[in-house]
Amino acid sequence: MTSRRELILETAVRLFREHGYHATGIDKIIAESGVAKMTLYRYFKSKDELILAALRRWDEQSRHWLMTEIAARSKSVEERPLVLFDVLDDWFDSNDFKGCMFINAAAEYSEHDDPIHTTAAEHKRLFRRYLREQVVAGGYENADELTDQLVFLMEGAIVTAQVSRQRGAGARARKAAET
Amino acid sequence: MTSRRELILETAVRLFREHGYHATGIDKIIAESGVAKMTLYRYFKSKDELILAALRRWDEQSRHWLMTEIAARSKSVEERPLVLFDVLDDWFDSNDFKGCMFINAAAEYSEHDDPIHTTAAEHKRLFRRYLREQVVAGGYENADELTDQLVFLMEGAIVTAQVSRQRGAGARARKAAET
DNA sequence: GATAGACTATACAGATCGGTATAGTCTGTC
DNA sequence: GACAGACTATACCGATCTGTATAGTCTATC
Repeated sequence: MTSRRELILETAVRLFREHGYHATGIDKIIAESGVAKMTLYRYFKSKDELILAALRRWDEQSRHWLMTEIAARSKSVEERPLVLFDVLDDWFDSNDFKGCMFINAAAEYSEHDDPIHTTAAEHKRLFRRYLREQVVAGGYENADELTDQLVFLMEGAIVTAQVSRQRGAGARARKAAET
Repeated sequence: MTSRRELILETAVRLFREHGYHATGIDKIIAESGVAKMTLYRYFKSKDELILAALRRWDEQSRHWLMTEIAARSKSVEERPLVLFDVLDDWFDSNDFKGCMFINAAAEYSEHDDPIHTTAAEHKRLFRRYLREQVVAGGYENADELTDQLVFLMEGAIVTAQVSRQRGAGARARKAAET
């Protein structure tokens, strides 16, 4: 049994990820989730609130997925920062890959004090913190600097895979990360 | 004397860069360029055509600006790939920095065969070609691999500066590029 | 000074947007 | 079986969207 709220939220995440925010209308969300419009507005008081809820939901799900995948595929703690890029490649190869939901949100809502923009930035902050912990746990020196570099390579690989539809962007970024 | 067409195109570039594509309406473009609506539709037969023209215009202007800045600031050919990141930082520090127009276009028009998406990808292809030439001219080995890494770092720095509003993203990416 | 074409201003079409109002149905609880 | 509240269906609001139609103005050229 999934609640109406859950149904709406999952549909919103999927559509926002697939088509973006301005391009996804309320009518499409209720049509695909099979729910009345008034029900949507009972749980979310505006489209912006729904976007925020979708971002927070996907923040949790995506970071959880990334963290468990990395942990599962790494034989040692040292290789975790590198395994990240293997996981990324699997993500890029999925059929519905349309870039990073948070980067896209920051692009469509470009004002830096817009709640949607700051929520996207918050996701990046949380992921960076996790990645830095892995760097420290791996025993690497200059954790901040190395984390910076890994983040740059990751974001670069994401954007390149999104825009230029290149295979193996993650693998090539991993090669860079090895140095 | 600037023609009406030029007036419209420059305004469109500015507004699309500042607020995105769906969020920028035809009415706002004609209001800010001080031109009648019929005049706009005389030169551009649809909004999508105007977006494409704006992308092509900014492709030329931005690559030209980057290339001349890099050439002007480099004392030797070898340091050109690194000077790129200094130029990026100046771009990030400009008040109206709202990320890369082409990344944002690919995000809002996510279908890979959409002309807007492919035009954005074309810009990235052309810039990569230029960057690779600088790598080769600098006498570096493994040009393809190194160019990949520089591109990743550059895109990563752009996205990080856009989403997380961090100062000195270019400088930190340069540090990574030095290795 | 007449003619042509670029340009303006305004009104409007048709669709879609986010959001609300309302009346009715369905379901679980006392 | 009455009642409450979640949910649906539909109609609607005002605003905004892209794009068009039309009538009139302005300017350069012959």
